[in-house]
Amino acid sequence: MAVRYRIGEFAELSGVSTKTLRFYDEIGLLRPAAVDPRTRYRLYLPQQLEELASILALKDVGASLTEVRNLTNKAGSNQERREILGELKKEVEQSIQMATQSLKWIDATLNELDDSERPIAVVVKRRPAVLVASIRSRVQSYPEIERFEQELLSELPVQSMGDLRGVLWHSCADSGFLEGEPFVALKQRVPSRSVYDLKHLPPATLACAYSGLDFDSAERSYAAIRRWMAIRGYRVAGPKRELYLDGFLEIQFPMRSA
Amino acid sequence: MAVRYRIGEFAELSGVSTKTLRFYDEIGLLRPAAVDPRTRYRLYLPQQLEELASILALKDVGASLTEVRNLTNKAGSNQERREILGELKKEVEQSIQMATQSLKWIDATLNELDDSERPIAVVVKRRPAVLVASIRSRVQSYPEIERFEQELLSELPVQSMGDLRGVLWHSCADSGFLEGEPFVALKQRVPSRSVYDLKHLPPATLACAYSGLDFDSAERSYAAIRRWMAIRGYRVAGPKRELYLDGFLEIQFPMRSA
DNA sequence: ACGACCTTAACGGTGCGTTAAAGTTT
DNA sequence: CAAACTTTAACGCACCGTTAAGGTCG
Repeated sequence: MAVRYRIGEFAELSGVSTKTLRFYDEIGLLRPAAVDPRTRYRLYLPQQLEELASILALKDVGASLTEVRNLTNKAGSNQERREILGELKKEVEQSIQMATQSLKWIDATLNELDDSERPIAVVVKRRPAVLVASIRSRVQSYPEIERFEQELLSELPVQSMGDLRGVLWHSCADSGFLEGEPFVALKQRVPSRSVYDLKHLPPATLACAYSGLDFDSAERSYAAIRRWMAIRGYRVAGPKRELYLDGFLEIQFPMRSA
Repeated sequence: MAVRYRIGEFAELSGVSTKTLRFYDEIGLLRPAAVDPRTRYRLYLPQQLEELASILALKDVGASLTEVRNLTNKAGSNQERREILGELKKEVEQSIQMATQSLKWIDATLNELDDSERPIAVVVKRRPAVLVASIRSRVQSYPEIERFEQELLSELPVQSMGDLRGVLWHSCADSGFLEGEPFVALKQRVPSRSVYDLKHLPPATLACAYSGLDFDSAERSYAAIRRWMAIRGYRVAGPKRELYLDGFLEIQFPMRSA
């Protein structure tokens, strides 16, 4: 008579719980070799220990149960298996990359905590193209750009202006001169005038952080974004954006992977 | 009048879905600044964009929402934050380690697939101590151990023997000589006799694989376990165990981290 | 009045752990 | 007969996505 294990013994021999075995039965991943028709007890064969071991080994390397099913599927060819394992490999490589970056971020944040500065959060956002009116101009100092903002706002009909306002910085003090471009999003078509330009902010992926209106606060956020991008290996791709919110700024760096 | 966003606008500005915002409200992670008592519309303040950014940044580095709540908890001290981040760091480091090992395993398995050998699964099991009767003996060749198995089985009362049978290998051919120890688990106390020893298999963590009864098959499984342990940085800790199953073997290497 | 917004409620997915109530084996 | 097994059913966790059915805003 063939050896058969009931679920409890099979569970002990294999090292998984009975609940897991019932679950694997339910989802068709590991069906018991037989079921007693009267008691409905599940009966497993010794050979199924090996089958289960294959499943567990795959699960341990990060495969989902669905992937495991496809990999242990007897009908599958080795070619298919190679493809699935290739996918899995990519996933695992990605997760290592992301975890490595997380580690760097955590270490950096721990350092910031030691300095008793509150850490500055950086998040990624995607933004679609936006129609704006703007005035581009070279200035000597940051506050000086305000004059052009006033000019822009006064030239535009109030009801056509959207909520989105800010400044594009094409270059900063580091590069020897300062070039800013105040802009306002438009809800409606407006007459073209020589005093302002009509253009689209291009769609972009942005690294964003918030700051107060003062120079020091903004500088800290700029630095935080730069560090964040350096850790991830991103590079700046276009003019930085400063959005006016209610008493503070959202600073956005357009970026692409280096 | 203060600026307030309804959930949709706040969602767009922050880059998360309205559903996520409702969920964060529900679990108390990010409560809207106000709720219109008549319409029950949620109303957010611009400053909450920064709060949400802090949450997202933590989530991105792998923190659970519960951890995020503890970290962004205003009452929390920096000391507490350091501790939580420290925990998180450990988790991330661990996940990198495991993922790195998974990668090696996947690469190795891809190679085995190329050789058109079916890969051998290795799984980890914990085993408690087991009372056994055994006969230890030096032999010239593997099949020779069978004689001692027969002797052991014939000396023991049938009803006291458990299902667990096998051989402990204290050394293998590589080391110049071969020393095996057939054993049988005991369900009941048995008389002590000079022909066999009574002892406990010690509790152990085991790296396990299955093989056929033939020498070649067993060798391949031995090799697979050794490779598996080498990748993970484990070392053999005690005699290897071969368990007799129904027409095949479960090979077990006691192990400890190196 | 129409569409685009908002609300709550409820189910889905992953991989099981954890009772609970009831039948089976030793 | 009691202890130790088995069965199905159903809820719980984490983190939302996805309808569905119905009020609200411009």
